[in-house]
Amino acid sequence: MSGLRTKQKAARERRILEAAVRMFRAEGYKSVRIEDLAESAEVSAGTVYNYYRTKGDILIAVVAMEVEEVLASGETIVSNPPNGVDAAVLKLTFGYYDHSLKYLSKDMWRSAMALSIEAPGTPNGQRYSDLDRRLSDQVTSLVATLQRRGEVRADLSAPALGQVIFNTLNQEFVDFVRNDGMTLAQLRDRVAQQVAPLAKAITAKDAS
Amino acid sequence: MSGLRTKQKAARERRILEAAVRMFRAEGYKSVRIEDLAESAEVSAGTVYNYYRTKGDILIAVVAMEVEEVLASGETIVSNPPNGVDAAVLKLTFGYYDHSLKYLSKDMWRSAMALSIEAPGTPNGQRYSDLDRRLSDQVTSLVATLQRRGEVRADLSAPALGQVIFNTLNQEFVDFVRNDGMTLAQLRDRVAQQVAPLAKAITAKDAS
DNA sequence: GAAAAAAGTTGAACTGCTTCAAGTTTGCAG
DNA sequence: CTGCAAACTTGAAGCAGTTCAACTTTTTTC
Repeated sequence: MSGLRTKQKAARERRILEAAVRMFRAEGYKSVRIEDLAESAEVSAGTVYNYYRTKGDILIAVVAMEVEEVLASGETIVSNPPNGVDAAVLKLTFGYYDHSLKYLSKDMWRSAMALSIEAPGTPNGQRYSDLDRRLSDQVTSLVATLQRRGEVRADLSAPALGQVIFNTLNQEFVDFVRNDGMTLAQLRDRVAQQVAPLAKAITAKDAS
Repeated sequence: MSGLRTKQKAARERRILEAAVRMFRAEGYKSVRIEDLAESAEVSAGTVYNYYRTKGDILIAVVAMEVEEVLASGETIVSNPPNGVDAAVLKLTFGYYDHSLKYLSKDMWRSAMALSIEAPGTPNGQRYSDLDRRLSDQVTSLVATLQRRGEVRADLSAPALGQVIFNTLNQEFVDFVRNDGMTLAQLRDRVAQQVAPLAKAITAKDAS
């Protein structure tokens, strides 16, 4: 079986991805030319396309890294949420938000989102949508847990509520990355304001 | 003052926009090359750029046409909404949805949305965002009206609820245009399912 | 260890959006 | 009606993502 070849391949892929994260963050996704990226990773432009189908693929690979980590840390919250609908939802949400800029800049998020909307059928777009759906499922899972605990009214559909809450978190995150001047603190505030009435309205009366 | 020149200018602009709507719908936004568009409008490629700053500009012009009409017809609903939170919200929402494919195809919506996310600072992106905000304000306005009527709980913030509801409508519309197989009827069903628990939760107890 | 096969790399060529210097048409003054 | 100025049109050139036929490197075979 192969030795040198496999090692070189892995090294090249790593160098390309590392160069991408560094350059995308520093100069913006759009501004980085494949040729610059290739030069920085010490390969040729053509070689980049042997590892990633398109420029967008490289970006989506970074997004996937980010979201996988977010999902993992969210799992610990869902499995043991704090008391109170409002507190539980916000803990999960703020966990998402605080992690969201670890690898990606707002600019990179914008490009990734645009990509996923523009071409939903491509592997790129689909991969992004899958991550989105898993986040949505996690929120729904939290609502279901709270409902089982008796904190959320039993006469309301948990999947529907989960979807509504996720839509709000997601839409506000989109607004956040769309607006370069907006801080994480402002995002948290806005979402807290929107979640408050929602939590109040869906909390079971007799939550002792 | 000018006569021939002004007339020719107007005629060219109209021809370009008409060709754009026709070709974008028929062949997809991405597939239409500026040169094809120009040929169809009987001008040169360069001339197109004298009337629209970018290819995206042409698309946003069509979106604006669509949304302006939607807003106008929404106004009549907000000024005199039917009884019941659920019914009122759905009437406004379905009005939006049913109109949404008059000039634009799903493909065109996708490209327009991608544009507005990718470059929020450009005139294009900003124009789209403004239309979005006006739609959101209209929903909020509806909630406020229902609250004044005593149909929505007085202890909940109308702007926050309006925003939450709009986020849901909007997000579901994004999913709709992302998925070529999804019908308007399915979109309506999904939204109805999500609005139902929300409406139930925020409806005032003593709505007689 | 040499030669053939397999795998991977390369950069030049292609595409489509956009810009711009040169050319053309229209409006207007005398 | 002639000539000048302003406005507009044009298509060729520039740019960046992507493809591909020719070349190089690694692995396998004998």
